[in-house]
Amino acid sequence: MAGSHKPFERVTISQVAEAAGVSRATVSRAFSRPHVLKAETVARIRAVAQTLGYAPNQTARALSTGRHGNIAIIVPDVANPFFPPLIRAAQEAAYEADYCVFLGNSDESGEREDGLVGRFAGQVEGLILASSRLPEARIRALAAMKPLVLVNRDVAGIPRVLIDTAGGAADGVRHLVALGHRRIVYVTGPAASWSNEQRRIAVRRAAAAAGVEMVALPAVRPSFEAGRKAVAAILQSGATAAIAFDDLTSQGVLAGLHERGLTAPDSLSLIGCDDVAGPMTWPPLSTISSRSREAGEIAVHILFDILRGRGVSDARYVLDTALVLRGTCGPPPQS
Amino acid sequence: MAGSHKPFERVTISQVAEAAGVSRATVSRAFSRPHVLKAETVARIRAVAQTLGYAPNQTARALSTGRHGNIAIIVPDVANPFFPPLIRAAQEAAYEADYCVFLGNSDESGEREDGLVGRFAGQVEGLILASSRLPEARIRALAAMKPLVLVNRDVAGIPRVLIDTAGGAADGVRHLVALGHRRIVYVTGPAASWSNEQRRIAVRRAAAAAGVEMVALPAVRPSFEAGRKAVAAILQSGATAAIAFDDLTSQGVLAGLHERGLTAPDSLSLIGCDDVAGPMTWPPLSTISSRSREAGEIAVHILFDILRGRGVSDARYVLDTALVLRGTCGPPPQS
DNA sequence: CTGTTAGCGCATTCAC
DNA sequence: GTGAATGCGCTAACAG
Repeated sequence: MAGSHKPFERVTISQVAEAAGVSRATVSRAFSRPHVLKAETVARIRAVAQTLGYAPNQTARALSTGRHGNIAIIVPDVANPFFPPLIRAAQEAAYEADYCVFLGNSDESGEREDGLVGRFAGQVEGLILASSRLPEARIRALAAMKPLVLVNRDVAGIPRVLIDTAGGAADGVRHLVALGHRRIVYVTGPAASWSNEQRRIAVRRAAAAAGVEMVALPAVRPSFEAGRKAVAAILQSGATAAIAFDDLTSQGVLAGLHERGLTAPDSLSLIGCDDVAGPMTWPPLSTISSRSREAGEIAVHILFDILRGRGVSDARYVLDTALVLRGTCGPPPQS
Repeated sequence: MAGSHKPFERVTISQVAEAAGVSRATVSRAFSRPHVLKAETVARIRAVAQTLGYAPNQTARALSTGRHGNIAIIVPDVANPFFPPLIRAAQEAAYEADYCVFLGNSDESGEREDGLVGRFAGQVEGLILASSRLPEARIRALAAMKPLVLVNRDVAGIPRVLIDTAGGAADGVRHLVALGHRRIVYVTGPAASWSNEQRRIAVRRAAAAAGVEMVALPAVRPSFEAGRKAVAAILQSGATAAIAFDDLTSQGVLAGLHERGLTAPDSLSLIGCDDVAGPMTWPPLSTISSRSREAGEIAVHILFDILRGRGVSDARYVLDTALVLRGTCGPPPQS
């Protein structure tokens, strides 16, 4: 039986070497550079290792080579539905390349993010910062010490993949204007968020270009609750349509509407962002498509390109988005 | 300025030792056991380290002590909304204790899960397996080699935290029966899932006890799509109510209903599980409450208890659940 | 209180 | 093709 070892004790290269009647170096080669050994010896050593339950010690290997086989990914909030697909794709891509991934949750805090980076730094080959809340100077400093890829944060000179929701947001405004809306609310996301800035600016510009009013409403932190609480201000603003920072916030808005016996689009037209609610809300939420899964995968690949020593010092990968029309947009109420 | 070092190069304990005019051991102590040194020496060494930009190398430390300061958590699907709160809570609890967490996505596959465990094993002090898809024997073997905590998997002798949805599921059946339903569908989850078995059995028993029919319908993998596709079979079964493996599946069922111009509870009463859809669906989904956030936090704390050497060899922590009534349950259609 | 000595488990020069 | 040294950066006895 191949599982009867002393608990909490690992088999080392030396034991395999002795059991196989070879030197430790040979065992090492059998695992790290098999092609330099006679195929037969490799097979024999591997067999012995198998029955002994030996597995190379990553830590020791890392200390010796400097390559840890780990990367880290830090997000502001794991529970925000925008991130899980990104995390999952990143983890899959890493797995394919025999890498392990650390996960960090910054809880929307730059300080926390910095603390996480510090802990990861010593045991990873590179970092992915998704929607980083860190000041630009700090990001630059980190990038100078560790390979770094940004997601949804546009810092010149640092490799980054951006989901360009500005286009979708502008489309949203134009669509609402075409329906007859003349005053549109933008329900804000986190102040330190690049995506939030992109959307806010896009909405403002598109509104200005169409000659309609745009009023920005703070929602502090993107969440269902924030959206629900924003409803009062939205209605009070006299706007007939709203674009929210993300779908989570939008779902809150929808709920806040329901609570008041109102509904979209009859009382308010609504557009979300990220397309994570799918057709799961009622009415099905119109939104701006996102591509977080792809973003995660691409970020990992860019990071690996850097690690392989290719001069990918200033990649800027932009993913387009589009308006996804479902059931929350319509003409303004007659009032 | 304290950030001007050669990129990608770390300063070691020796350089600090030389610069501070002490031995390497002393520098080491200044960071790992400061209280055994004169406060003044600690301060001086720390100052030197600061200006040199020194930070302890986790990998070397781990190799020497055997303590990596890392744990790993493996889930079947990061993108399944049941897990992000669990992951997040686990990561927060680990952060408080100065631990880093590896994340693995098994993609509902036992083999994948095993592969992940193998990679993590060498660099973590313990593992958390959430909804493990591994055979029981394998879990036992792993637990014999590494501290291990299970979530939603009941293996005697292995520390585990269980979300007992059986109670909620039985309540659900009784509620449906009280409303007048006489044939109830259970839309199945993954075969290897402990939670699925719990729910299936609970529904069957409660149905039997109430003298009503229960028909089990496979949904392969818990997902929106699986639920959507299950609608045909549900309707064909002649049942007037359904309990689904989870909220994700339920949302799919709701969508499938909408597609056919039907709705809950008029055409079908529906109960989900996990309470992750909240009031976001339409109609708001009745469901069985879950407590994945707590489960994640507790699992980490149990793991730490084990690591601290307390004899927590057979913890069995059970979290109760309850039926959460919203808007998808009603009397059966007259037909 | 602090310095000296010895490994942790592995990869990597060199020889043979 | 394989074995014998050496060191990765740090901590853990043991002295003094």
